[in-house]
Amino acid sequence: MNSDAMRATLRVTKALSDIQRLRILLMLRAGELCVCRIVAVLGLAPSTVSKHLSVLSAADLVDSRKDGRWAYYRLPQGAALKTVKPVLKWLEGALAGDASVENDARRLKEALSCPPERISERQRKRHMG
Amino acid sequence: MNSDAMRATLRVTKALSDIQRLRILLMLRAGELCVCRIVAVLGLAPSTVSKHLSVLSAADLVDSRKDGRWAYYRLPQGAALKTVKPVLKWLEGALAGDASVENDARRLKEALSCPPERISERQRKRHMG
DNA sequence: TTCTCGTTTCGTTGATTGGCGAAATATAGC
DNA sequence: GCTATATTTCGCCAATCAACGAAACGAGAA
Repeated sequence: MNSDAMRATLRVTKALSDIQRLRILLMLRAGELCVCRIVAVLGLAPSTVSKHLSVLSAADLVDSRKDGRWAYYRLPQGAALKTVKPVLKWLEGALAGDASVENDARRLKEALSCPPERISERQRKRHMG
Repeated sequence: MNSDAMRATLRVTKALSDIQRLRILLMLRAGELCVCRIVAVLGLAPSTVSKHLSVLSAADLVDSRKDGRWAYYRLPQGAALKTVKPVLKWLEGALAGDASVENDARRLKEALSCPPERISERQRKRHMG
């Protein structure tokens, strides 16, 4: 009872049951992103975003790699892609034209226009007002 | 922000993020079921099962109808089917061969072998020991 | 009506979860 | 070594949620 398949499935559905994690998944359609960019778009504390990414990672909904000080996350490319792809297709369909998703895409585009070294710098300034 | 599409999507993913509700959805593949049969298989309090069914219903993952004292639930047939079908397909694939799901199917078959009037009767007796 | 019974609603309780800030970790640059 | 910075881990708090039992509801049976 409560087999591995069920546990794995619930890890996925629980990972999908939070608005911030859905926003992250849809943002990652734009390609690999470092944590600081996701933080910039979501407007949450870095520790919060990091936790969300670990939940997505445990559900095999994202891949991650480290490069220097930065951690990069992206949609899975390997074996996990087979289970993730239909999920993403469904999400895209369900959220097509959603205002908050489109807003995220716009802000992500703006965040991508400057190099990662300056993202956090900007946020610190904004925080001081 | 937090548009209707996002709210509807989250209602679905939150509804799917609980093991009992997944068990219910997969049981409903066998066809329309009254609440007492679902209670018999899940082994939860009727009030708990009723709440789970209302969550699934609010997410448009099940249809319901009343007939006399009994309430029947089934997988949606109408417009909602279009969004539900890929979800169920994915669930079936992810949980193929899952022990708890197969166990539920077996117990459901047994529960279906006697008419609904006797299901609750049996449970009362079992509860007294 | 009155009783019974399937289902739902309500209120409570214990467990889980999302959020933050502080502290720890790790890496680049001096 | 030391400092600065990106990320993660940890501890805490408020909010959410699954579970139950009691009570309310609704429809057939007596």
